[in-house]
Amino acid sequence: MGRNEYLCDCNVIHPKVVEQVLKKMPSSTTFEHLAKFYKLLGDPTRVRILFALDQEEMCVCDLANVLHMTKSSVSHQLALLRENRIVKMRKSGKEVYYTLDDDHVVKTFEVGLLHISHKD
Amino acid sequence: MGRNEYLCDCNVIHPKVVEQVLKKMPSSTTFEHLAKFYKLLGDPTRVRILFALDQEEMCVCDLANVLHMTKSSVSHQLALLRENRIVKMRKSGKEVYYTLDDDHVVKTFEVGLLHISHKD
DNA sequence: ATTATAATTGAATGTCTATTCAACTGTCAA
DNA sequence: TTGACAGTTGAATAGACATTCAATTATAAT
Repeated sequence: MGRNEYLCDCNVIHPKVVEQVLKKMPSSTTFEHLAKFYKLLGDPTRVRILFALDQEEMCVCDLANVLHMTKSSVSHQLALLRENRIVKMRKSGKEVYYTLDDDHVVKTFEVGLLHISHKD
Repeated sequence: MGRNEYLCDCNVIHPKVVEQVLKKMPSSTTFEHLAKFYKLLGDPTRVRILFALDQEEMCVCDLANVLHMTKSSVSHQLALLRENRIVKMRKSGKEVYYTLDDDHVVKTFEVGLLHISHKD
């Protein structure tokens, strides 16, 4: 979409607040990248894949067995994670082995797990 | 969906790896909660809202102006964040003021911003 | 060569979801 | 009480997306 000055249907109530916050806001593309990163973690299957890969390097069949899912389904998700440089692959014979390619995933996990544990 | 033992269409290749990883895997519901948390952060509008609220407490109109969006659209997203205890609200006269209700959001932001800055 | 297995891929499908639109509630001011 | 404004809400729509299915590639073994 991109910004559209005419989309907003109401007036500013606290001009100073709006001005100050606008000054600090990063660019739209920054937020899009950020949201894309979180969205990649925002699926049960992908989170489980990443958690598993954080334990050990694994091939697709083993991953599928751990997750109780089809190879195809797992492979689709791995492709998505690969395209976004969150996992990387290594071929060996018939198998393809995956590992985490992003240090931040583990750190994000820690915070995320902390978050959900603090829920009644 | 829930787990289905018969969904997997391939054999285990490294039994020890699968066994070890399965041992460490948290429950399905844990992963669902985790994914839900990340999914909430996985939208450009919501990330911008949360970033703005991390700067200052804001009412809906001001937020809409900062984001260049309609009140309705912002309100819908705020409701979602409210239901999931990520923001909280305070009424004052005609206005409703929102603030962050989750310490982990800020920490998650730090990691996320670090992640996207490490991209070529 | 042929068969079997590991993995990927594209299309199709059904579900989820962000925004829009219109109607509505609640509060303040005249 | 009437009008204006802040905000919410439900339904509708259009786009995104996770899984399935079928076909395909690539490697290894017989």
